[in-house]
Amino acid sequence: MATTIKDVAKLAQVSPSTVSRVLHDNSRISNTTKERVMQAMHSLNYHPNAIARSLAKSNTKTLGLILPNDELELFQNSFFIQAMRGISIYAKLHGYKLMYNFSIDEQEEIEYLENYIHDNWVEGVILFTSRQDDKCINYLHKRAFPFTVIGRPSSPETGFWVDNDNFQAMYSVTEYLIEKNCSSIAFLGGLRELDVTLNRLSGYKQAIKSHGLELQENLICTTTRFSEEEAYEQISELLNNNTVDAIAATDDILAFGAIRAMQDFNQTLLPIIGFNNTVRGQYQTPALSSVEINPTELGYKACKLLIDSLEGLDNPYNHFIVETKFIERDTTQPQLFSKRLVQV
Amino acid sequence: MATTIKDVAKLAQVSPSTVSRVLHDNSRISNTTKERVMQAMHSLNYHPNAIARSLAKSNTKTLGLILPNDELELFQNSFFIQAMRGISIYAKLHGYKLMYNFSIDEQEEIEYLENYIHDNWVEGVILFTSRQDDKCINYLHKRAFPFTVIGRPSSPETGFWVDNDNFQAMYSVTEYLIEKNCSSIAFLGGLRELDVTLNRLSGYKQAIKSHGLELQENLICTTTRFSEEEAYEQISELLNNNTVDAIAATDDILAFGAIRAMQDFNQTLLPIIGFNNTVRGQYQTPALSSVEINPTELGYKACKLLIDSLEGLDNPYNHFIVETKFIERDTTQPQLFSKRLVQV
DNA sequence: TTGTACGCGTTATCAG
DNA sequence: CTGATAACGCGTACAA
Repeated sequence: MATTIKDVAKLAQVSPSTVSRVLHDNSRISNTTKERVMQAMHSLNYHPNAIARSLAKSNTKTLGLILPNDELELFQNSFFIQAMRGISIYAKLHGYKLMYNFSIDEQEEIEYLENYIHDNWVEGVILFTSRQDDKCINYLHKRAFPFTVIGRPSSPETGFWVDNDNFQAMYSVTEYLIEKNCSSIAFLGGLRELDVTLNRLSGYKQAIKSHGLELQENLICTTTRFSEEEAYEQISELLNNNTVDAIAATDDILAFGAIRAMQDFNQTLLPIIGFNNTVRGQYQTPALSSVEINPTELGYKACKLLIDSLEGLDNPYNHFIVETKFIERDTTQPQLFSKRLVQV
Repeated sequence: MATTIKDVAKLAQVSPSTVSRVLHDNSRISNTTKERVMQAMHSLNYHPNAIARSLAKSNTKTLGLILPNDELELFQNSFFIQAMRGISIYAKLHGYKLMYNFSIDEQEEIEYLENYIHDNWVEGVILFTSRQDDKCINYLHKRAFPFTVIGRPSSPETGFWVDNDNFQAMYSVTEYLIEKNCSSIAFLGGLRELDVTLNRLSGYKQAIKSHGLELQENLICTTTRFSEEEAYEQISELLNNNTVDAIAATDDILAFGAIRAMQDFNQTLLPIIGFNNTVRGQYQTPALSSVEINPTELGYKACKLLIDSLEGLDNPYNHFIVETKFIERDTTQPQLFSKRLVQV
């Protein structure tokens, strides 16, 4: 067995409570005994047992993360591990531990949350995505359990969350294309039940309207899975039935599928922009213009909101908006803007 | 406060120990009281407090993972998150919880390990990489703390580990190139202090020798960082000073740099093979031939070794070898094999 | 079959 | 400034 507070107390010839005091050096203790206790701790290589401490203080200094299990999204995209790293940076700063789980669906996510809450093992939860009418968010709210969401939830005024300004980011990207004289811009989005998709779609629509263009519903497509293949199919069909002169995609992965569709359609590439600034997008040919969303920062800030709240250090807001940055590469080069794919 | 075992006991009119017994349903209890206690647990929505249980049983059912913090490697490569998922699958099967940390260097890794051990918060550790004379492995051995390594350690006979047969995988790949009549095959590896690099290098060397070719030390290059850029530089220099007719790389990322170097050298592409079967390699042009190493399976088996050991269910071996699979794509197509880059 | 009493290692309250 | 003592919630010998 490891050495306990009692062993130290015995060696230093004081009571366990005194040892506990030097451990927290809050109460005023005489320097001599403090010295003696420190000596004892050192010579016994004593380290407090975190479990026992947790039981006594009824706090675990542990946060739980719930990751989606969608292989396509998870493995093509360094978003999650980057966000996890951002979380870990702030957590370390405040001595918090991190646990993780992969969930296969919303049902299993709820189960994980129930366990998290009942076990008393974690003090707060970080969710990596936000859906329309999200069951996890609703559940956590109902249980009044501390949590943060990465992604703008449906009710942004309650609870903690971090996000990019997805509306603005997509607005800007769309505006950029419009200013290059594109007028039939297709929207290519991911799952429609995700808030991120809807927020970006809103930005797209607003940009179209603000610039006096006609909003063409048939140019809006979303996928049911997070899949390059489905993007390929959707864009192939779109190009066959519509006039299109640019594509705004909500994710690089989807953009990759769209690019292949354009190449297969008739060798002609239209301007296209993705999101997430993936490594693959940087290095493929043509290099993909994309919006960097700063996942590490998103994770960091999400963690900050949660921990600060648990520690009683409240932030002025219940959310953080993380900057995005449009990174221009080959797929928005000038020569592409003259082209236009028309129904034949 | 959450409901405790006492509340249940009171409601069911039994003693706390009886409640504890139905919780573990080991001791023989009368069905009537068992029923009554279950009713009480249900109506109070009772869930045992995991912290208290851990303290009493002095086990936490928690494992700690230590991830490297190298952005280049971490974010370009879904290896880590795939392995983490594999780990989580087995952990869930046995009710184990998982914690994670990102370390910036070997020193910080040791610190994390010390905390893990002293805190008594985790029962075992999973390391994601193995170095030559690995300080973490040595430390864990010295402390006799349970752990598994993903990667073949320097002393494979002691401790738990999982790995691909890196020697054999690289041997096969090299042999494949030799059989296509390549005789000046360059080896492009990552950090030389990593066991994975050395194991693959051994396979390369053995294949060269076994086929009666001359081992040219100057065709062996390794990078000091895990970086596409450095691979680009190394291969550029290599091509300038040597005759080369194929490249065997230990990682897709490095292969990407090498491909760019070849393209810049004089538009000529040599056959090249990478490892890890990255998504980018599948979709780039030319699509990269690569060795799939099954990271999810590696994580799963690593976790299995550790948990089985902790639970007293010993495996016949102290390690698992996970299958690899060579996946052939554009960069090993026949037409490439006639070419040869010669010093001018 | 069930209850009592104590321990797990720490913190917190209350005396002194 | 320091030391008993009682929690924290659960598991488990030992009794009954």
